[in-house]
Amino acid sequence: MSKLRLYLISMENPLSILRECGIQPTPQRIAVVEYILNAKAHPSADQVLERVRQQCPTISRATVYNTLNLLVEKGLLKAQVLKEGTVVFDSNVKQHHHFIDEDTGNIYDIPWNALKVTGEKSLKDFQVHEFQVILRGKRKRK
Amino acid sequence: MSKLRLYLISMENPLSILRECGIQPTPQRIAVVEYILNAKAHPSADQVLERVRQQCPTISRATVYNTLNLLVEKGLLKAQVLKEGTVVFDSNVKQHHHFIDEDTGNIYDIPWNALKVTGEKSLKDFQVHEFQVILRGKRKRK
DNA sequence: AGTTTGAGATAGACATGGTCTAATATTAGA
DNA sequence: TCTAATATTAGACCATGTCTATCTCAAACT
Repeated sequence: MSKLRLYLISMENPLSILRECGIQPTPQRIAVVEYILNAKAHPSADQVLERVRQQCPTISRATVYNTLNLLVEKGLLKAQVLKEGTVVFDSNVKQHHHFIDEDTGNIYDIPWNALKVTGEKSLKDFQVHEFQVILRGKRKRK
Repeated sequence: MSKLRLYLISMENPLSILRECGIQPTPQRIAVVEYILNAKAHPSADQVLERVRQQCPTISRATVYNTLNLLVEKGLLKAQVLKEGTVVFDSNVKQHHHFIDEDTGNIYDIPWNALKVTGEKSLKDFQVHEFQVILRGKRKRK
């Protein structure tokens, strides 16, 4: 009970999230966090701007970029280079892979355990810090 | 003997390569092919422009972009989304993986057989056409 | 040879993603 | 309340990449 309540307060509230990371919670930052942490897609900065402007019409490009980069620094988001021409932001910061639909450009998360990669430790010339598999193809209609 | 000679004529000569692909071999296109197929790095279009201009000073951006895209269409190059902000071109069109040095941004090819990936066939929602592993870390000094 | 034609090359306009800066607004704290 | 620090803003700026109108040139035709 009190555990659930603590969780709700400390984790799901954009305001609390910002405070826990030591970021001053301004209305603009709260709006960005609110949107990005619930986004199912992998939005670009300009897509975030567009959406957040619906609720916070005066927010500037610079603020959105600043906020997103701050969230990446603090580890709440991960910037991914998956699309031509733009970085996308991923609120899933656990290890996982990505599938890119060749037709739509949509990006889907693939759970870490769905694939197994071996051999990366035997790369003598390289010290690997992280890796992921990027898959491309078509999504089957369900 | 004659096999080697045939190879030299038909494969290594930029002029012959272009002809074999059905691309009109102009001096500009030859210069681009000459540079890109011997490049060890993974240059961006603008890096190609910069280098090719040393030999062919009047070549325009549009021509370089057109030529590179043409070579990708014909399968002589592969465009890779590995860096923020720009596509890079890879003259290695066989299957392989990539390692990205976090300090320098340099990209290194990892042979296909150095890593093994399993499980991609069991992704029920996705029809996988291709995949690769992207690794990041530091290159060990040799 | 002179002309036509069409592919290719060119410069520069345009669009977009992203950073930087200078001015303004807000906040926290004494 | 006053001040200093921090955040926001608009817009300048830069880079990557595409598009378009014009120009060049070589081959084909008379």
